[in-house]
Amino acid sequence: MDSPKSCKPTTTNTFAPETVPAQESPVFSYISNLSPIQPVKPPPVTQGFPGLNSPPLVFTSPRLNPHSQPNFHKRAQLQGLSAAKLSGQDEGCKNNIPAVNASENLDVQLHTSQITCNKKESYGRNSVDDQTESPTGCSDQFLTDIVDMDSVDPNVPSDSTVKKSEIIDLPPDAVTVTREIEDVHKEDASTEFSSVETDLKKGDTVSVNHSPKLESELPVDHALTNQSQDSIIETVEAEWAGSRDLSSCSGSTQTEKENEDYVEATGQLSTEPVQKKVRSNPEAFQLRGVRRRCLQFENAMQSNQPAENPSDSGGPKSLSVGTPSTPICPKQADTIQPLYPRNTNSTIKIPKPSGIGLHLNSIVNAVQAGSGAVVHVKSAQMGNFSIRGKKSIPIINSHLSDASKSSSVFPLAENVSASTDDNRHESHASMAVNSANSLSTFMVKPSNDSVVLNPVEYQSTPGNKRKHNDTETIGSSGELKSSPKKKRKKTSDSGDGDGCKRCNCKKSQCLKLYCDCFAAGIYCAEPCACQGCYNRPEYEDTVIETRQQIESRNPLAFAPKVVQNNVEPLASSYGEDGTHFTPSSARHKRGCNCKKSMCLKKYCECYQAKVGCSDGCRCEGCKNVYGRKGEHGMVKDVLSKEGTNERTDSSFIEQMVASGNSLYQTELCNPHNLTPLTPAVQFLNHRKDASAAWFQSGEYFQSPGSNLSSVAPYMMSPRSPRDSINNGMISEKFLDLVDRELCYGNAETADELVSVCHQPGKPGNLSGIRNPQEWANNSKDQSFSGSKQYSSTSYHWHGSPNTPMAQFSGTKDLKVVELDGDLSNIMHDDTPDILKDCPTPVNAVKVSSPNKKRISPPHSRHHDISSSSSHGVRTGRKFILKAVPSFPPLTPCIASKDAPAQQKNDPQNCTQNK
DNA sequence: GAGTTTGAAACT
DNA sequence: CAGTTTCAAACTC
Repeated sequence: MDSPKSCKPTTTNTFAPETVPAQESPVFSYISNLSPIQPVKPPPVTQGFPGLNSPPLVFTSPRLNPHSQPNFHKRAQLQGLSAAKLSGQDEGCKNNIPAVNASENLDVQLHTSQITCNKKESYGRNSVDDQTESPTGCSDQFLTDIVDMDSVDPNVPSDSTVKKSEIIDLPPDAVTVTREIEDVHKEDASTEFSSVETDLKKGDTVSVNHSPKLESELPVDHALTNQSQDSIIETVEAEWAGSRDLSSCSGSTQTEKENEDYVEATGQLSTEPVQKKVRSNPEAFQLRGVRRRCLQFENAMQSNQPAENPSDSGGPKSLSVGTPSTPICPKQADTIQPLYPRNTNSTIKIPKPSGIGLHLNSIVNAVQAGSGAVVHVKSAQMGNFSIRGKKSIPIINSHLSDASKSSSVFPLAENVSASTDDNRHESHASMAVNSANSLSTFMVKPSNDSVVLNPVEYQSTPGNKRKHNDTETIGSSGELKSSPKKKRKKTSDSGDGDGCKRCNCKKSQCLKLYCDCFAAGIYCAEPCACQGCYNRPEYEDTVIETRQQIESRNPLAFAPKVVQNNVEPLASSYGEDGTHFTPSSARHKRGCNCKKSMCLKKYCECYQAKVGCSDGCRCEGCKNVYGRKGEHGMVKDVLSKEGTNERTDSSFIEQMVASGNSLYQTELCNPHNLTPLTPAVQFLNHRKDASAAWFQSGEYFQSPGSNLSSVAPYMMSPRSPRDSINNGMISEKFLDLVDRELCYGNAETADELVSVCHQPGKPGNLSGIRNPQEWANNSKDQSFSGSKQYSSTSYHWHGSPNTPMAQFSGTKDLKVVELDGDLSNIMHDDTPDILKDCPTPVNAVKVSSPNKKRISPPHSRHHDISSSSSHGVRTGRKFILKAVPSFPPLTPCIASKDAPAQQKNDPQNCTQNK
């Protein structure tokens, strides 16, 4: 995949040393000279992974981008990954940015990367900080890249040339994006790693020291390029570690050891010392990620997952995935292992994308941005996976190998990345991701290659309990047995709060839905205290089989449990008002069956998911804070009546907020969330609240995940804001309006919003809508294809103002709202919908109750948008889907600089929320 | 940390 | 489809 790309000359090497800024000037000059030479390489696409039209960088988690850039300089391996990403970026950029196409030589890229680094430095808050940051920022980038590299490396020799070529792919534009991202990232990082930073400041030297070691360890190629990076990385790691002492490579050494061990265990890698070295580096990155986590969470220090390593061997496949995902969950990144589908190689530790949407289980963790980015790439490769729900499975099976590339899920990661700050954040993101991911996971494909140890007897899925303890040994054994108790640490939200899931399965072998990890579609990781766990990369096959079996029995088994129901069948009850469905609109698909908990404890899935109980629930004595069984409508009514403002259930909201649900946070990050589907407005008085409300609603949306839909949004999010020129503008304005609306409940505002959304002139999401064809295409592709188009499309798609519009419109346009609700319902409805989706949208529409009919007629606005976009198609679902996605720009987290406005809404959300 | 409670998942 | 069992999380002490 990667390798093919043309090679770029050693220039990188020359640059490699570049770490020193001083050199930059010459380099720049050189580059500047070169830059004009676009012809040097074909468009970025070539570079990237072939199949992938990788999504734009934007999508990729911000981190990735940044990482990638620096990496380019330093490491070829990373470059490969980055290149892919870049290519994606390019695509994404195409819309907005001109420069992209120039495949731009490595030089250019390097140049850019340097610039980014430099910028970072310049950005540095303090002189001291500058130093620290700059490195950190770079390091971060590296980390992400590294991960990628890991994946890449194994397969692909460290050929610098290849890497270079890949690097070339990176569009200069990406740089800008990355910068933004970095900025954001920095902010996050600053919060997260403030301690670390301080350390760094103190121990700049430390970083230096490390570099040499790394170099020694690394293969020559890498060494050259990597030195600076390594040093940086190590420094970062050290910092992360929080211990100044770490300075020297303790981390790296450990990682190497681990790698070696792992290799030995697996026997795969052992053969290649070089690879090991390479891995070590990547691992270092991983560690770094881990450290971060540790910093944040502290738990995870140890966790390096051997599994990943094996995956690494997978090399190429892993490219995208790579460890990056791991980082996703800062805390648990360790813990979190790649999705099942995980590329063999890719150690993807993607957050848990639970199978589909919000599995309660999925609540897990978020993927880090970086990982996310990588994933995107793959997904892009995938092109389209039209799959949803069940389909996805087959794909996995058949395609996994191929599919490995794609994992639509990742886009989500983006969001996550933004969230890095908070664990929750991530977790939430993960949630969303999960939903989306679920598909992705399948998509991803475990790859046969997967390094998997040998699952040997996967067949026996559950039954077989570890046949091979031996094999397990590496990863599993340790982890498996790892103290069983880790889990409980958190209790309450934690799961979410942590962001990462952990299980404590003893008998299910983590191959049943009992296992949260499994249910979420993620591999068990260190944090897990499970015993006899087969939910590990090593047993990928088993996992997949089991999963399939389960799905065969219940296609929706891995579907998100929580769906936004606006609709809710019940709607009849509500609805007429055109009431909005409050956030509460989200509902648990199956409903709960609580008898004693009164739906006031986490025993209740509805409660756990922070959604209200619905008629579908068979609970007794329901007192669900988020909404009782029959209350659904109530909220709606309130909203409708109150108009925007209010939100009746202050208590409700408060609770929600108080809960500090990860969901909210995640949602915040997620553009999806932004989608106002529900009337977040109701709840909101304050932006925060509002945000929260949104989030809730968002969650659902996401979760439903219908995978696709959800995914897309995520995809969007990464885009960060403004990168896409389009979105940015709108987003801000939109946000403002929304805020107003939320705060004041102005009908006018709502209108404005609508108008804004509709404004043809404006770029943004809406714009996408504007273009019917585009829309149609997008809808088709995106909805299912996922990665490919998501870059551009997603935006548009997401942008579809419909939903938001309706929501915002609030009381005024009740009808609209309803429509939205319906649509949203459809969208969210979950897997089933998903299943429905693929094929015919129309059906879906019909399916919906009468309300749905309204969709067509009512509000011109709404209509316009939808109509314009879908235009003829209107057919149900797709149409709906588009509506669902929220404005990408909203995602605060992602949006780095540009998004400030967005972030404003929830500044914390991204970083802090909990 | 151990034990109990709870309800979903799995099984029949 | 309903009832029962199994399971692991959530919760309590």
